[in-house]
Amino acid sequence: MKRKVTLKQIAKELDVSISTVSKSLKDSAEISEDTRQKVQAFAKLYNYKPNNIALSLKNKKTKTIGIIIPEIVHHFFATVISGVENVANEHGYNVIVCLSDESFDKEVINMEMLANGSIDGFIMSLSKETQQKRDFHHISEVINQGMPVVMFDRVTNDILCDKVIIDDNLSAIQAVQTLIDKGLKKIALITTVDYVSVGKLRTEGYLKALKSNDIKIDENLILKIEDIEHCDEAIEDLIKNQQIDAIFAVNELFAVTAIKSALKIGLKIPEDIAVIGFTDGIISKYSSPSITTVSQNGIKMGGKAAKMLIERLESEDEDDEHYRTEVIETHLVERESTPTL
Amino acid sequence: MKRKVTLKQIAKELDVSISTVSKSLKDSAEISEDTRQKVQAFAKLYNYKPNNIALSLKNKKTKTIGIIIPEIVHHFFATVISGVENVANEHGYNVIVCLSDESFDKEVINMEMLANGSIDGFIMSLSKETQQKRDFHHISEVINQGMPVVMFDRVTNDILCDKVIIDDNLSAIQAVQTLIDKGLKKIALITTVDYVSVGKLRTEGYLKALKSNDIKIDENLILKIEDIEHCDEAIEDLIKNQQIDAIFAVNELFAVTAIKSALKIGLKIPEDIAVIGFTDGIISKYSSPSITTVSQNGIKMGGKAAKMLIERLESEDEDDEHYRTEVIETHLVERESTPTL
DNA sequence: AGACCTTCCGAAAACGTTTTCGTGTTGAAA
DNA sequence: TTTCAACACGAAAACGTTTTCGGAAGGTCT
Repeated sequence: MKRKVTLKQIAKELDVSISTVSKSLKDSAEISEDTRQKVQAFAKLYNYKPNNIALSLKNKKTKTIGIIIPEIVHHFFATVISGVENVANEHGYNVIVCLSDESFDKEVINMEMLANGSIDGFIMSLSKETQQKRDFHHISEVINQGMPVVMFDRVTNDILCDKVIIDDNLSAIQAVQTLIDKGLKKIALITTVDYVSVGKLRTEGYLKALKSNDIKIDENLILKIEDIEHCDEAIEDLIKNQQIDAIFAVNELFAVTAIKSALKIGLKIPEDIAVIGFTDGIISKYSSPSITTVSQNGIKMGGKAAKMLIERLESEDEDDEHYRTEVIETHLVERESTPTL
Repeated sequence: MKRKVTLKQIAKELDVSISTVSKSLKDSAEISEDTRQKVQAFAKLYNYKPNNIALSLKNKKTKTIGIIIPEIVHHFFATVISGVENVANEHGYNVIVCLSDESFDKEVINMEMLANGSIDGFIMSLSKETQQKRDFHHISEVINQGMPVVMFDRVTNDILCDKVIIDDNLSAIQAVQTLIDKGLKKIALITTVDYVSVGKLRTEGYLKALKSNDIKIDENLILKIEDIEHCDEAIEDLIKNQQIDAIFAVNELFAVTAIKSALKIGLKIPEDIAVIGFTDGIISKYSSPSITTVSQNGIKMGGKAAKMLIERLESEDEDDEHYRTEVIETHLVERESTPTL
C-alpha cells in the first residue's frame, strides 16, 4: 500500500523546496532544465497527481456541480442527469447528486450541505412539497451568497435565476389538437393536482385547445390525481363511466395505466380510445400498444442547464443579473396508441 | 449579496483570535461563558457555516462517496443510486455520480479524477468494455492507495474487495425451472454476449436447469445479442423460425421486445408463448401483458453497498483485508406473461 | 512574599496547493 | 575591479479549518 505522494514528500526526497517542485511540474521557465527533468521523472515514477481538495481550497472553485432533483428512479430525471453529466465532463466538472424525495425539508438540507463550499453551482428541479408551500428562501439565500442556480422543468417565477423549461402549455395544446384533428371529440384529461407547476400548465393547454375548437368542457372528463400509487381505480372508473374517445395524460404513468385499464375492460386501442401521454420515456416506447407522447428531451434539457451554469461560472463579470429562460422544443412522437388518419 | 462569512472575519469583527471563535462555536470549556455567547450570537446572525472544503483538507475526509456506473438512464442502476443515497445521507455522506458510458477509458478517467482526494471511497459496477478487456489496473491502483472500493452486480474475481451481487446463476435456474414446472419444454434463451459477467452466469443457469430436467439443449434456441439497439430482428426471427413454448430473457428489454414480436406475429401470451425476464423494472410492471420477472432489488443492493463502504471507512483498523461478498436474494414476481397452473 | 493552580485566550502548526517576492550565485560588460 | 543583469531557487503567504501548547492574569494557600 503506497499512499498518495504530495509535493512536500517529493521536495524532501529530492532535497529541493516545495516551490521548486510545483514550478517544475508546471514547466515554469524559472527552473533549470536539469531540475525540471529530475522532478518530473520522480513525480511520474510515484504517479503524482495534485490533490483536488487542496486545489479547491486555494482556487475557491471545486469544479463540481450540484444537482437536486425529487427522485432518480424516474426516466425523465435520469435523462436530465445524463445530459448534465455529458457537458459537465466536457468542461472538467464533476456532478454531485442529491435527492429531495419530493420533500421540502430534504431539499433544504441538501442545499445547505452543498452550499458550504462543496460545489460551484446548482442545477435543480423543485420538489412537490416545495411547490406546494411556495417557500423558496433556501434558494434565494444560496443565490444571495453568489452561488448561481439553474432551475429546470419544475420552476417558479418567485425566484430570479436561469431556467430551462419546455413550453408545457403549447405542447399540451398541440397534443390535444392532434386528437381533435383525428376527429375525436370526447377527450378526457388525466392530470396532477394544481400545485405541480407543469401539471397545471398542461391542464391549461388542454382547456385552451378545447375552447379554441368550440368543444364544451366537461368537468366529468377531467381527473386530477393526488396519489400516484393508487391512480388505477380512479382511472378505471373514468373510462367505465364516461363515453370517451380519447385520453390526454400529463405523464407516462397515467397514460400507460389508462391503457391497461381500457384493455382490461375490453376496449381496443386506438380504435375505441386513443391515448396521448407526456414525456417520452421507456414505458411509452415499450408498452403494447406503444404510446404516442409529447417528447420532452431530458438530455437536451440537462445539457442546456449545465451549459448555462458553466457559462455563468466562468464568465468574467461575476454578478450579471441578466437571467435567461431557455425553452426546449418538444415534438409529438406518434405511435400505436393513436389512430392514423 | 453577502458572501459567506469565515472564522477569520468573525474574529476580526469581535476583536478576538480565530482560535477563540472556533472554540466558542464548539462550546469548548476553555472559553468563558461571556465570550462564547457573544461569538455564537454573532455567528448565528451572519449564518456562519464551516467550509466543507477546508474541513475535508484538514480531516483528510470528504464525507463523499463516488459512484461509477455504466449508465444512469437505466432502471436498475437508478434504483441502486437511490439505495446508496438513502444510507449515505443517513450517515452524513454525499454522493458524486460518474458515468462510464460502458467505456473503459471513461471509467479510468473518472476513477482517477475522483481518486485525487475528492471522495473517501468508491461504489462501482464495471463497464462492458472493462469486462471485455479484463483490465482492472485502475481499480487495484485505487485500492492500493488505501481507498476502499465496493463493487456491485457487474463484478470480477480479479479484484479483491467488498462486493454485492445477486446469485445470478441460481436465480436463472429457478426462473427456468418455473417454466418447466408449468409444463413448458421448448424454452428459448435470449442473452447477452459472454463477457458480460451477469449475462454469462444467467446463461449457465439456464443450461443447468435444462440439464437437470433432462431436456436436450438446442443451440438454435439460444440467442446471444451483441447490439442491443437492433435486437428486434434477431428476436423476431427466433420466434418465427423455431417452435417455442417459452422464453427466458436475461433482461427486461429482451423480454419486452420478445413480447412485442410475438404479439406482432399474432401469438398469444402467455397461451402460445410464456415469457420470463430479469430485473424487475418499470417496463415489466407496465407492459401489456405485464411481465413475470426475477426481481433484483436495486435499492437493497445500493443500500448494502453503501453500508459496507461506510463501515469500512469508519472502522478502526484501516487495512482490514477481510473482504466480504454479500448476496442479495431475488424472487420471482409472477405476472401476466406466464400461465397460472 | 513566594509557590502554585485556575481560568481564559492567542500563537502556531497542520492539511496540500499556487504564486509572489526576495536573494544568492554566476557571468559578462564597463 | 566594480556593477548589473540573468538565472535558479527558496521563503512565505494564502485558502479556512481544528487543535495543541504556551502563557498571562488572577486567586489561594503556606
